[in-house]
Amino acid sequence: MRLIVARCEVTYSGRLNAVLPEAVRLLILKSDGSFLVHADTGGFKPQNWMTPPTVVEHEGEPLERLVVRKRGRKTEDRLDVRIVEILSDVAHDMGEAGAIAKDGVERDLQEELATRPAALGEELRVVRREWQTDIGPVDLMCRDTEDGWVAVEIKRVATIEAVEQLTRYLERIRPEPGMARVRGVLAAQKVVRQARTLAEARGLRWIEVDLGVLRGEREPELTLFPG
Amino acid sequence: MRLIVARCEVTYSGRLNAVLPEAVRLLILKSDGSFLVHADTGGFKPQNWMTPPTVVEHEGEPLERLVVRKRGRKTEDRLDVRIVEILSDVAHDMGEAGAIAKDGVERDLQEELATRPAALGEELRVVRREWQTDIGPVDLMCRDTEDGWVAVEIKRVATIEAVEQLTRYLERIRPEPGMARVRGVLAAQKVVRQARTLAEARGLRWIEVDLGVLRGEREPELTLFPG
DNA sequence: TCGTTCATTTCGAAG
DNA sequence: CTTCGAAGTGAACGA
Repeated sequence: MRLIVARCEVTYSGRLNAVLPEAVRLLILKSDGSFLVHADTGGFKPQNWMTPPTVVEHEGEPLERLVVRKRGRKTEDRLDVRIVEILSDVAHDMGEAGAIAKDGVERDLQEELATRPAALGEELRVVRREWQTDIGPVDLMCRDTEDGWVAVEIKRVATIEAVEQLTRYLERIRPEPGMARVRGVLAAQKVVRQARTLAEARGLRWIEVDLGVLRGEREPELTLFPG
Repeated sequence: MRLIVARCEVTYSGRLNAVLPEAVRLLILKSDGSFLVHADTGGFKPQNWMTPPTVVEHEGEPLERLVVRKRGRKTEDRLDVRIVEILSDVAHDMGEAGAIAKDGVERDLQEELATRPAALGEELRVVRREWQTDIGPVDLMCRDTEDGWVAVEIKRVATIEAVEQLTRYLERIRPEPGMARVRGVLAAQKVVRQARTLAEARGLRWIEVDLGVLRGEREPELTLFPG
């Protein structure tokens, strides 16, 4: 990884055009071909960047210009860095970084709900996870106590799009034999207001579930009036 | 901006839990409170990060541990960096970075189309941009040569979701007085195939427009057979 | 390659 | 403050 701190002007042309006026910035050249331009503010996002695969051209000694191009694209994507002054230029051999281990993404929620469908707010039996339709898989397909079918769409955050997605699935499932009355349930750690409204308007039930509570790591919020 | 290259292990807990095993990584501490953990591979995205506002704790001399916490949140967000070996630790005063100037985003396309609605493939008059409905604004509301209403949804890339969005708008507009026969047009720099199919199935017209051509920067592709 | 879906999405604007 | 939609979204996964 090469780290350059330099006063520079950066021009991007590709999917859009953008210009960064002359200022001091951090330029990161990763060994996988990634190129990032970071300012001292602006948070998470680089001001400019290019994802691999790229081709990098260096001009001048000391460095006066960097051109980063996207490889293997029809429309040219190009970053042009005009370097006015180099304040630092160091390279580090970093070896391999271990793979990140994540827990708490949508799939984890789906797994928990598959084993504890009662958390969905009614008594359900899980028939299948990833029930295939011709437009994609329904997260959980269940049956209720009266053997009625229930399709469950799971999200970490459910927006109006999640309602649309569930609606599309139901449209596809209902014509199947015996499926005409399949119900839809939207389950998420958070269901935003518009999604609630649209879901209710379409006769879909929504429910918020908490992964921590689900796992018993935290107690559900109980309002007890002892005595 | 402080740049630390160090062998370290990083633990995140918050919206999910994640662990990065011990490896050499770049740690970036921005003056706005941003904290980024980058590996030498993995492209655009940091392996771990925290956006402002944050509180950073330093432990040890030399540095042995960094704890970054999210400020002003109910649920705690926390990044814990256990530092095994520091390979480099430098700070740079970078001053202000100029604001980025972008051109070519959806809004630019909307502006061009508002002034040249003929590019939408039929003769239209623009009545309003950002025509308000109770579920959000229609990008362009127009009338055709027979005074019929036409709602235009504009995207840079139109997917199936853009068709759904336009459909929702039309559902809301049609009950309005005199609006029963409003037509829908989907305009984008690229309309993906499934969006085309769904649009056609729903009686919506779609059209691809090129911002460059629209501005006359490029000539449209003409196939001429002179003589 | 294209298309879909998820993301600790982030980011920005508007109510 | 929340809410909502765009993003050069990026990245993974499947057809």
